[in-house]
Amino acid sequence: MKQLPSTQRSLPIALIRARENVMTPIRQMLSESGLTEQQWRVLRILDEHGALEPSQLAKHAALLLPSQTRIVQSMAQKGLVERREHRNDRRRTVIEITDVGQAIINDNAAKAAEIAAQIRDKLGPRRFETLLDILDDLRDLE
Amino acid sequence: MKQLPSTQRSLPIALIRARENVMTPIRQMLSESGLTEQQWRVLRILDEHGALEPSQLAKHAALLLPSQTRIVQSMAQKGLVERREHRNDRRRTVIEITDVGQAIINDNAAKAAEIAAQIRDKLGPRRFETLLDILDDLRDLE
DNA sequence: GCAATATATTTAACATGTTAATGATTGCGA
DNA sequence: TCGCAATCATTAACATGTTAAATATATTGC
Repeated sequence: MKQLPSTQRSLPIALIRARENVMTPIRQMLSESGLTEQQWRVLRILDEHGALEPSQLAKHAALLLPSQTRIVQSMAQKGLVERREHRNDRRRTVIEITDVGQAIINDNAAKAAEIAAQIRDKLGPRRFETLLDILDDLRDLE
Repeated sequence: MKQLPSTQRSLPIALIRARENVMTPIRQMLSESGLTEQQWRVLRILDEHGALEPSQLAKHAALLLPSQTRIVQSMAQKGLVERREHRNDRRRTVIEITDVGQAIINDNAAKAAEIAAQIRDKLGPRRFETLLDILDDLRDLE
């Protein structure tokens, strides 16, 4: 019978720790703008892809729809994003970034790029790419 | 000036997705016992290390103390863990697993080991170890 | 031995994660 | 065209994540 792996080498715990480590400097940056990491992700995705339907946004941002609904609502309140309805098909609401949201992206882009580069340098470009590739291979576990 | 990386190759998002993928089968297993993944982590750590002080438990389980306080309280209600106070130093409360908690570990150990093996096989042992090593290198970002 | 300090834990408050239930809208078939 | 199914989104309810404030206990300095 297979043995339970030691929690010291547990992949779930390692993934949690890694995320915590990676996000710490990003959170520090975002706290000055009063943004959460999830709100930042929404802005980044909308900046990159333009207006998106909720389900598409959720896929790109790795958010569950119920969470995203709340997040987008609060971001709309703050004027960071806007909802727009399709003329004929009312199901197809799209969410888009506002000028205010865009300004936040612009203000933080340099610092965010610096943090990303720092992580990449810490691992080395080769190991960094390897990491992304292996993480990607964890899709479709049965 | 450095460029923001595409969100498609963003490490934070990749880590979130990976965790989601890895936890899905584990959550399915735990739902039958009515446990959350965090409660399972607490049991696993206490099984492996014996009674621990809150801060030690939190480090091993990758939980923040405020979350852990609530989790342990609800687990104590259900009889899965117990708190015991140190004789002389009342700060040093320790948390330990109960027989009921131990039984849940035993009931799920085989299935959990199977899931872990499946993930390892999906990547291959070599890449699996590489993944853990690289994730570990993300400690101490500045 | 007492006040001040240091450390560890818990509470509080709000945001997000997660699953299940509800609601809204379109398209299809009788 | 009416109702029914399918799909997508939101709401609801509870658990956890996160930061800051409050609490508790022991230790230190005097």
